[in-house]
Amino acid sequence: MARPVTIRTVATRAGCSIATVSRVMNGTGPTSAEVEARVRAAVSELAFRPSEIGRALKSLRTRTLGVVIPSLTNPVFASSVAGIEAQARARGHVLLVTATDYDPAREREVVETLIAQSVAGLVLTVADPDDNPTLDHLDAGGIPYVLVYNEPKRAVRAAVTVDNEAAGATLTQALVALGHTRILFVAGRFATSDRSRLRHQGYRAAMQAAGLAPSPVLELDYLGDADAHRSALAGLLGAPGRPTALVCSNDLLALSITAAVRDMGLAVPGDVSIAGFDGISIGRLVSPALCTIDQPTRRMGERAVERLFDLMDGHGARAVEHLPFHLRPGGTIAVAPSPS
Amino acid sequence: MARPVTIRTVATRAGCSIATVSRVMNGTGPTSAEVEARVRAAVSELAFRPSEIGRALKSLRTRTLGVVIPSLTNPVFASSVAGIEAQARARGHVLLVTATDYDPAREREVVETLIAQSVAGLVLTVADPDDNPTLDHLDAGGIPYVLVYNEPKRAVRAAVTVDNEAAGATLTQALVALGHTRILFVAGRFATSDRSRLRHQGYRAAMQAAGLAPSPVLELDYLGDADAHRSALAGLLGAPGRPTALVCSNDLLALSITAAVRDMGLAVPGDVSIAGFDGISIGRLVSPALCTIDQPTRRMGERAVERLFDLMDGHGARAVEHLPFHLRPGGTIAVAPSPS
DNA sequence: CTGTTAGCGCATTCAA
DNA sequence: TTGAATGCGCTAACAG
Repeated sequence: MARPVTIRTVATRAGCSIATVSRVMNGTGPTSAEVEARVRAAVSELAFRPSEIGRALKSLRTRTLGVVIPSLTNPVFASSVAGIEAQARARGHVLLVTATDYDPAREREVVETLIAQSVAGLVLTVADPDDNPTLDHLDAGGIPYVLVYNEPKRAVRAAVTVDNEAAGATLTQALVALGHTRILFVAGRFATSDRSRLRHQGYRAAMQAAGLAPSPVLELDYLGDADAHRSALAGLLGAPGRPTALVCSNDLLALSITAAVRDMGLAVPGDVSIAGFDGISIGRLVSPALCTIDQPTRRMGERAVERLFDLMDGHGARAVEHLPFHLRPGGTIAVAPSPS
Repeated sequence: MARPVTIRTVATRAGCSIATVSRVMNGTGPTSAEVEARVRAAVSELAFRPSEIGRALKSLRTRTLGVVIPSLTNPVFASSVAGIEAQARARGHVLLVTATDYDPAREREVVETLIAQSVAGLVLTVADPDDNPTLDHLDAGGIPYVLVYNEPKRAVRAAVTVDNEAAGATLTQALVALGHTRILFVAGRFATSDRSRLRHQGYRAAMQAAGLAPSPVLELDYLGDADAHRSALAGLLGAPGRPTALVCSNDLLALSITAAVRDMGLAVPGDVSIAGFDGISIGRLVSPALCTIDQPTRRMGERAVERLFDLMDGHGARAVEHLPFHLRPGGTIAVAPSPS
């Protein structure tokens, strides 16, 4: 009932063999104009679309790309998927999208699932791009893939990202330039994000370069509710000599922290400056606008697909590609309050 | 190279026929404990996962669901997809995700693509669920599908949504209760959103019930930049007798409008109250929190998949299912300013 | 309990 | 230029 019209239906209708229909559809091999016209007419009348399954079984290769991301509800990933989708569609491919919920164990699970679907290639964002059995598995199987947002340091892997360490330094320097000396780095779980780790390294480097002491990092579940964030911050921001600036390892966290800080009765940026990472578009709409590191999220997804096709065609490089980032100024940071 | 290990490889290794391997894998038919053990050992050693393609070709039915949404970067859709994905995975299915960019013409295109992939069913959000040739096409082909966010009024179609008209009325009544009389409805393009249309109807009904005159709707591209929104609002909010409250047909629009209104030098909610629709989580984090209609976006996606499986199993109802919504209070609305 | 085989939709080789 | 035949990986009907 669903798709009863196959290549055989068309062949019968056009009065030719299925081989001829196939040739016309794919433009392979010679066909007479007359037969071709009959086939096209039949295809049109029957609204025939060749089954991708039959085609795939033959070639053992689908026109499908697998996408693995931590979460769809984080705009930064949704944005890259939007770019991936657009670019894949432009190349006649569709997307199998899976989410890991930041669980490394699930990475393996979904990748197995996608391999069973015979995807032509994968675009993924993983927790750890260096020490990662799932990626080793892909390497061993010769399955092409490109990482997005991940920045492998030791392993030789194709990736599209920004220089997160430099970005962390840039943001920290901006706060130092405003006179802040007690700057706290608030991070999502390091275990699930190499971005978070690298941005923190940049923060540390910039602090040291400025002759300042990096604070111990405040690592928390950035998906936690506001209550959790408030209690985590209470001790740190209630004490004397409290930080005057918070660098958050991603924008969602920064927005949540901003709300928590305000709930504690502190002003942003009057009492505390807050900056984020990622450049999600919502950050422009809030008031004051979120100061953050802008990265070309959509473009990163597009670029990953471009490189994935290169790999699939056998002429791609397995290297880390850095796209430019820039500091997006915003009202959530200000000159450090004078010591009281 | 990619997946050279087939059911035949396993059969050879286990010293049995491919039928036996299939039986063990699927638990169909009887097998002796001894042979089953050998097969399982071979499967494990070879890391065999049956190709979904072969399976699909046989049954003409994949374990794949097609998803069609206007955009991935709107959190309200991303959230429903997250629910769809979780529920689909729980049932051993994967998701082919496509975006239409709010272009009705593209609906047809992507649905054709998904049909060619032999999806088992579809979950979609379309521009117009009543007058829609693409959905007619699915009906004609007997392909099961469930709509999300759409609320078909005339056509008999399975859908999971909230009562958008009632929600529009609820929100409007809340503003009326605060003393507002000049309430403007700001809408995304009606042509691409029946939600927008229905919410507007609810607004009109509530205004009339309160003895107030509905203003002409301000319809604009909600993806437009802040400049576009600012100029669209300039005339309306600059004039005397200007609206004291804006009801925006979705949350992203509400956030953008809030920014635009502030840029014009007006205070929110001091001069102008603003409310949105959808209940995206970011709305809780901004300050003041966005007043909106909260709907169970993720749950709607999950529920759609549950109902889709019912349809696929032949015992589902093609009816509109309303999930509960509620008014989420927020600091963006306040008592109407006294007439100046 | 197990093996053989047909056939799903298509691309492709080999004949004609 | 076209058609017949094969086989991709798998499930299911049938034989044994």
